[in-house]
Amino acid sequence: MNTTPKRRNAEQTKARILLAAQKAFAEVGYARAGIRDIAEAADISSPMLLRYFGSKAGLFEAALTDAVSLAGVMEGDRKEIGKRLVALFNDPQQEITPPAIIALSAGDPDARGITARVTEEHVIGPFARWLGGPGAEARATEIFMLATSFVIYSRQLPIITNNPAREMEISAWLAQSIQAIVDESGSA
Amino acid sequence: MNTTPKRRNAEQTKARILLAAQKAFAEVGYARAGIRDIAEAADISSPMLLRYFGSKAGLFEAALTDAVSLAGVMEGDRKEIGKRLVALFNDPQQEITPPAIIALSAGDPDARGITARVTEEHVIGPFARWLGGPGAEARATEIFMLATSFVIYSRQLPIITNNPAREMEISAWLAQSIQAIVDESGSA
DNA sequence: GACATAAGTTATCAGGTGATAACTTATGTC
DNA sequence: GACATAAGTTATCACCTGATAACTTATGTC
Repeated sequence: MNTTPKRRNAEQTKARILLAAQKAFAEVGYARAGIRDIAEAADISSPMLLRYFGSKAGLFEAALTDAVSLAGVMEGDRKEIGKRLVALFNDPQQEITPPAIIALSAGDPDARGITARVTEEHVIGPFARWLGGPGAEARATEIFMLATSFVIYSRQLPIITNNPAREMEISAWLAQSIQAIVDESGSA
Repeated sequence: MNTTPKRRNAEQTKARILLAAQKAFAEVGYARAGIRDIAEAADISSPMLLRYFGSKAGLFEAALTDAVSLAGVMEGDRKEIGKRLVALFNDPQQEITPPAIIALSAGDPDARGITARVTEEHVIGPFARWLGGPGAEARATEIFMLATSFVIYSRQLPIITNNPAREMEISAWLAQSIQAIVDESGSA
């Protein structure tokens, strides 16, 4: 049993916890993501996790805040942002997209308020400012409504997953719908 | 303590349980809706509830199946179905709309499969047949994606709730978007 | 009116939950 | 090299979860 003892590094540990938490919340939702399971996935004990983040709700807020970055998607050709957003949300390698966590935590009474606040501050707010023009906030909300439900239907409910043709069709529709909302900046 | 004993009526009891279950699932999601709480709301003991529905998953399936009726919404003027759907989903008195339960249970591993099956069979399938034309299933899915996300944002996240003007704006957009999907039957 | 049946109850089980207290040990500093 | 501190652990608490066993009692039928 003389295994070399574990290296101690608080920053790395916190990062591992956040990553494990994001995966868990995005896969099984807030209520079903257990603190012990997350801790185990991060190779740490659950009391340690709680010392870093205070409570399960605290961990969720930290994980969500860390995950909701729209990282560079608002840079580049404005005419192509619909496609960029869909690509971001539908990247099979990146399972922890903002809409995924929003979708799976919006239902939980404990997580709702946190999700609402973080989403407004870090996603809808910035995106609305980027959009600009009249009704920017409402239009930003519409876009993330679409994206969130897309995640529910394409990732959680096998309705689409079972039918790749349907998924393609709906992805295209989504990108086009988002683009239309972005482009309508002149009117209303 | 000589209160008149409780009338025994299995059918009425089952109906009360279903109603209480629908409310609970729609309000706090599958995971957080406790069998005891539902039983109490239905004025019955939890073992009785389990005898009628077998398990929590069984209860969920029954409650969902009973709730997802599109009751008459597919009758009437085809040009107004967008408004009828939004009215159905946004009726403050009817809190147990299909999208509400879908939205709040899609995240849970235990509820996912049930939600997918029941939704496909009782909502998307029939609606797609009503829609008709090419890509009917994909278009029906798009419509319920829209409706589901609307519920998440308008009922669960205070982003919209706190801002009635924004809610009006988004309701109108939703009705119009649904109508557009319905009307495109000729093309593609 | 006895009786079988179904509707209902209470008591309880085994396991999982978030959280806390108390303890150990690695690590950088003087 | 002693030592304070922070990083980590194990053991445990109080509570809630779905589910089951065993018991009671209302109700319709012959």
